[in-house]
Amino acid sequence: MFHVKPIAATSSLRALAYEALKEAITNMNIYDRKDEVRLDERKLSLNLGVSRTPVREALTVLEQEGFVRFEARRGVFVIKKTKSEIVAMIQAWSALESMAARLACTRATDEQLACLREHFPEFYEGRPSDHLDEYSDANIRFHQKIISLGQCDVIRDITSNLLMHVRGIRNAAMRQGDRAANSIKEHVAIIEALEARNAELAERLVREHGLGLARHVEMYGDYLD
Amino acid sequence: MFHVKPIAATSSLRALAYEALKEAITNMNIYDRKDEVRLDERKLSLNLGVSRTPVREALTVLEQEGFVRFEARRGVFVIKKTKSEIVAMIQAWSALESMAARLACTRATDEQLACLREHFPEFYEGRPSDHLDEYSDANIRFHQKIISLGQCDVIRDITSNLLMHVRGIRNAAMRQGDRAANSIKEHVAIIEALEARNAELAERLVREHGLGLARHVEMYGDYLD
DNA sequence: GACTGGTATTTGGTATGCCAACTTTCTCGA
DNA sequence: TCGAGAAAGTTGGCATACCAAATACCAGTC
Repeated sequence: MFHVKPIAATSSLRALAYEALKEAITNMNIYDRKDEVRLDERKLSLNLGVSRTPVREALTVLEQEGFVRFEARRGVFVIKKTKSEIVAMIQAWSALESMAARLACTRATDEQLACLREHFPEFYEGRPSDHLDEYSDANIRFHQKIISLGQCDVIRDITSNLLMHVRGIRNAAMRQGDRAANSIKEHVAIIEALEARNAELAERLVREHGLGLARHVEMYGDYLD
Repeated sequence: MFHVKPIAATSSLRALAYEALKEAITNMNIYDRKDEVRLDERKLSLNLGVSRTPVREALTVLEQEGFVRFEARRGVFVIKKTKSEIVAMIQAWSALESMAARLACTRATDEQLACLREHFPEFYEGRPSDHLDEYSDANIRFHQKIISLGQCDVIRDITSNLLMHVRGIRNAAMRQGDRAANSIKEHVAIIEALEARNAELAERLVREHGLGLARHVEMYGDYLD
């Protein structure tokens, strides 16, 4: 037996349209512009080279995920989350990630936990303010790694969607008030709690780390709205 | 100036189809039957009296919510969750509800917290095993009440979807091994923690209550799969 | 010039038709 | 009798056409 094409299974046009639109929306940085962005179904179909049907079905999914809003005979608008909505998403995220940390303490293997320390050398080399961009990426990856160690698909899927909405905010908040140094200390503490398989502590540290971000956005996130 | 009608705002056919399909799916108790249930787009359109387009868009939403699965040129199937998927949903639920309890301790008014004790007299009258049906309803309402007291829309929306999937399981688990009596004790403890505005305790009690259900389904939920 | 009323255009919502792929059924020969 | 293969029927995916509502535009009046 030899390996055939790994994929074949040419995705549906709907899936392709979904990916294209999601990428476009998440990359446009809606919070920079003042006016609302309207999407024209017909122009999108034309640009994507498909008919309106798969575009509409893709937009339906994006509406369900909270990215766009349909207004009958008015248009499809890209949703700008308010500050309180962002805070609410971070709180939900904290709840789920802390549960993932708890689950990881009993489910993850020693090797998987060791990966944490190895994969994030940034946390152990001082002066994070020098490489904020790389650190922001590592930050996101770190939290995703904890969630994957929890091995709970439902938590993974829900947080994956939440992350889409708050990714930009996370990075912006990092740059305010020199939060990076403190953030790294908390990350190290979380890793140590996981390695000690102290579920209660890991859960609490992750939750407080997340809620700290929520409070920070609550206080200083006025550039939203 | 005189008052005109507030508004007609007749929902879209898509929304109507969505409601009808969701109701049909949640009421059919998929776990009783052995074979998978297939939905025929054309028959559904015929029965609902609309064309296939709004039905397909409604099905797209239901797919996103995890109720159905599209298979190209094969059909649309109602998804039967496996035991481990149900357990994962209960774990995610526990995480979110415990965060809601934490938030409720600082956000809810005294009046709102007092409502808890008043609205659930079942918890204070002995012998719950005599009225399991009413108690099951009160059980669901109680947990939804806690979530609403948390005043976090994101948590409310996500758990609302999760509840759709686990509603049947919750009631079934209640009847196994005389869990009702113990469940009530835990509910009372949760109410007292909330009234004392003890965020740490309320959060922990809610989490352990939920994770207890998860463990129970894990052990005795073999009728799933 | 500002406002009113009507008309043309735009836009999302819906219905319908076609197509390729998959199933089922039928056919026919060994 | 049985099974391989062809033909017919289904089914979801997509494209297209049409509709009603909302908007934009424009002439006409004061």
